Amino acid sequence: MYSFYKINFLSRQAFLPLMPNDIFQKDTKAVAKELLGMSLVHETKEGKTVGKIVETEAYLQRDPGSHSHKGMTPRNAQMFGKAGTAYVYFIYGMYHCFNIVTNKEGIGEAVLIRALQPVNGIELMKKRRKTDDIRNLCSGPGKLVIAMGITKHHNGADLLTGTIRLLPRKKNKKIDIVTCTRVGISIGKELPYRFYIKNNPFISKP
DNA sequence: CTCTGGATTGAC
DNA sequence: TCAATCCAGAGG
Repeated sequence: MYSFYKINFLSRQAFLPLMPNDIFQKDTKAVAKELLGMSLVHETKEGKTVGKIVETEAYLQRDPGSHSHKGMTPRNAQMFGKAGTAYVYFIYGMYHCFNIVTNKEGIGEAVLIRALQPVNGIELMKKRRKTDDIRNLCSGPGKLVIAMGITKHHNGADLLTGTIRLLPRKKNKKIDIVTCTRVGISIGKELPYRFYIKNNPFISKP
């Protein structure tokens, strides 16, 4: 009886309206911090995977490190789209990165999701990632995209209505946030736009 | 058309 | 430290 209730509650949770749909239409650095502790959910034919967001980076307008910095191009167009949609791009010839578009339409800002703490569907994540090391499943932007079954076809997907969703974190639970510089970029690397949950062992690098 | 380098990862 | 692997974007 208890387990039925629990399963029912968890499955219902994924379909609840998560938050007002203007939650992402504001200061991107603030959104990057608010996303920490929220869960990313993806339902596929293979099964459902859930991970808690533990590391993010903000990419802003007039930010030399951002794809959108020099204006709209075919590749970065989604960054200028509706807040709360996915911006997925291909990088280094073999990986994809998953971002959440933020701020008002036409601005060109987004939050890169850099690491998740695996919560549900861990066996499926292991299968997709071809490793059994739980700390290695989602500890990097390219890794979590594979573990969650995200592809380039999710570029533009609406996270409030699609198969990829977000769950709010427990409101009363306080999170210790570390702010530092971004990873893997050469221009704009001095800007403190990377955020992660302090002491969390699932981030991409300390 | 050619050339360059990247919001990465994993092997050496 | 470096190769894998490919395409967007810039320049001719």
